[in-house]
Amino acid sequence: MTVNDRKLKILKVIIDDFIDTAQPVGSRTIAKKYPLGISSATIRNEMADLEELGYLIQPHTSAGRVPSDEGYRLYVDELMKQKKMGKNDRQLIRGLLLNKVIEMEDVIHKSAQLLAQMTDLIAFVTLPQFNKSKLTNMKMVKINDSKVMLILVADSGVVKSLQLAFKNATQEALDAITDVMMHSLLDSTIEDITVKKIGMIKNVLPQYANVIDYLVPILRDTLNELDDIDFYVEGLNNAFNFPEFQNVAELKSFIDIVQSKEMMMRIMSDSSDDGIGIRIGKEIGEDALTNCSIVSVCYKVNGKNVGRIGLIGPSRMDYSKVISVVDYIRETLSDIFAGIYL
Amino acid sequence: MTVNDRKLKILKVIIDDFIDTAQPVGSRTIAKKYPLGISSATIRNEMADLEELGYLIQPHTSAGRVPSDEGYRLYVDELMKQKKMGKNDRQLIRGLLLNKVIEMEDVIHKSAQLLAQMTDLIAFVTLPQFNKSKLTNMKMVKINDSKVMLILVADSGVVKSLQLAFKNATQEALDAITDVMMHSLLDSTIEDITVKKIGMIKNVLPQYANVIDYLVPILRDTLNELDDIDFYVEGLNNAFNFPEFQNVAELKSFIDIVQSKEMMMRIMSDSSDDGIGIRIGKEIGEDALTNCSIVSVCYKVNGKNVGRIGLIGPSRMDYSKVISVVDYIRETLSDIFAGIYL
DNA sequence: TGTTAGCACTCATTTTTATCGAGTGCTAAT
DNA sequence: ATTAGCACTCGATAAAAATGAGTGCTAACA
Repeated sequence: MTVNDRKLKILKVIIDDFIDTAQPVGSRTIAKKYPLGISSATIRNEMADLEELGYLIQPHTSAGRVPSDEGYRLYVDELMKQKKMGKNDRQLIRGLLLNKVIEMEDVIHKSAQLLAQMTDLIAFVTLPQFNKSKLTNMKMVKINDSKVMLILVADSGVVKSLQLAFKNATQEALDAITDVMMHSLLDSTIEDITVKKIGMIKNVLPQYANVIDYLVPILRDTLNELDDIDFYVEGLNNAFNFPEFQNVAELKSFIDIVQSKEMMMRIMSDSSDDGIGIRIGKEIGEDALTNCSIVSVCYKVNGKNVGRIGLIGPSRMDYSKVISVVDYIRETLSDIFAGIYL
Repeated sequence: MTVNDRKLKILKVIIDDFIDTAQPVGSRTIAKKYPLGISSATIRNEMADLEELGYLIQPHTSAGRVPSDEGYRLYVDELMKQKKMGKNDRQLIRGLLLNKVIEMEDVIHKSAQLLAQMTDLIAFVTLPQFNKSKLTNMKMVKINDSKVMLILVADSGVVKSLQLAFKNATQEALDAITDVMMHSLLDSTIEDITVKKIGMIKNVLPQYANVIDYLVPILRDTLNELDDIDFYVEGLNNAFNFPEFQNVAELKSFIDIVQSKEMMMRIMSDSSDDGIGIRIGKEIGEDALTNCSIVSVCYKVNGKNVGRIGLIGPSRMDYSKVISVVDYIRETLSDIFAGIYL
């Protein structure tokens, strides 16, 4: 059997309708609702074929049809109309993302919020791994008798400020130490800042040996805590409105998974870094998410892929819209992080 | 009719059992499960009386009884056994809260997490309103060509670090400006830092007039953003396990309310500042929360009440445990913020 | 006079049965 | 090849029946 043009037309219409209504689509519905110029009986025959070909599924004998993962895949790859975002929406996004925002984390956070809000799905982001980026600047500022603030600037543009419990420091000592550290650490990645390297400073600044000895373990612990990948989820509340989650238990298990950094990292680990990645149902490779799809994309800072931003929701999502929004966000982030605005 | 001792004993047992099982309690259950030395028939008579007195409610004729808000109130005020926290739990809390944590926000955040985790309820906190506290220190640090980090230290112990988009600044200019600002602003609250006051600095440092002109609007906008009360919710996922939320719609409306800062502020606005505040059902004064209770407490920094931390969940909560945990957290926070550890 | 065994009664919940209707597959006519 | 027509399927909804936990009341008892 062959997938002729008419079959594809029918498949497209079925998926469009199912995305819209969340109800299995029957032959009569199609015949009435869409002017294909063929009768329900003909459509029925074609539908039977489409099912045999694996693109449709019948939940039970007397129900309409529902797209299979393969059906969605064909739809996404070949059938759907590529929407372009409206000018209004584009301006809205740019406006919000460029508005007085100067911290990279904020931009990314806000992007995820926008994604979630515009698609009614759940958005997630990973921030650039601070650890792997190079140190471009560093400051230590005494803020009171017992606290010092450590400021680290990465070449990715991320700035971290951390409080250290550090008594009896003078600003002069901190400045001197920072100065030497910067010289010896510049251009090394943050994870490469070892106790040994910090210890070396003592040779250059013997007069501050005791301060340095005190500082080293504090610094080590603080830097170790940066080890992790930052991962955020936005729009979790949208899950309450998915008709696919009828009862609290299903909802809970979905939300648990989406919130689990480990799980999401594992799922994302084999995503390609280029272009938009779309995973449909089984393709995700996670039993608990067989009815979900993920649309995600890498964003670049200084031309390097450093993080991922995307959406997760029921397989029955408006791919066309979702893809256009995700793509526009990616584009906007690239522009922002290319240094034009930030 | 009078509430004699036996009635109270029975009421206590009923509430204990209901808190435990979440099922209406019948006379036979009590007679079998608790050795009160009276028959189910007698208990039945007493239960009818307790209902007439308003302490119990019968969901329907052929069901057991459930405590009313008044029943819970009596239970909390008079009947329940005041639990003391186990030594293990106490050590766990202290350990976690004192472990290398030096930022006040972190301590409070972690406290809320602990509350949620130990009670399986939902915890909320408000942070000290930064705005209303006095400025004790201030720094501006140039971190690259286009960014300056502003560090503000409040007398509450809270430290805020904010990035400003600020080109062409020299560290010398920043230091000079900060120095003058500190002298003129010290001991005023942060909300009192007006454009006018900052503008005055130009008189003292005419050589930096242009830098100051550039800084003023940026600083104003940044400080305006601090206007809000910080409000956090922890343990939202626990709501999925409350048997009182059978369907997704109920769950959603509860979670929406709990997440709404405005709503929670309104609810908390008339809470007394001293001791543990317990609001049961209708006492909350919010229709959507008639089946919930709130246990909350103010915590002090430097002897002043600056924020609130508490729990919200179904009225059917283990008040004894909840109260002991909340109280111990309050005590621990007081100790920490009294400056002993921080 | 307070307590309790006994029993009829109530009513939410569960189980069973009946009805409905959307949608299908097949056949025969066009 | 297309389509009208029709018997059939089966989930969903509704109605009916069975179940059982729990009550209130009465009468006997200590």
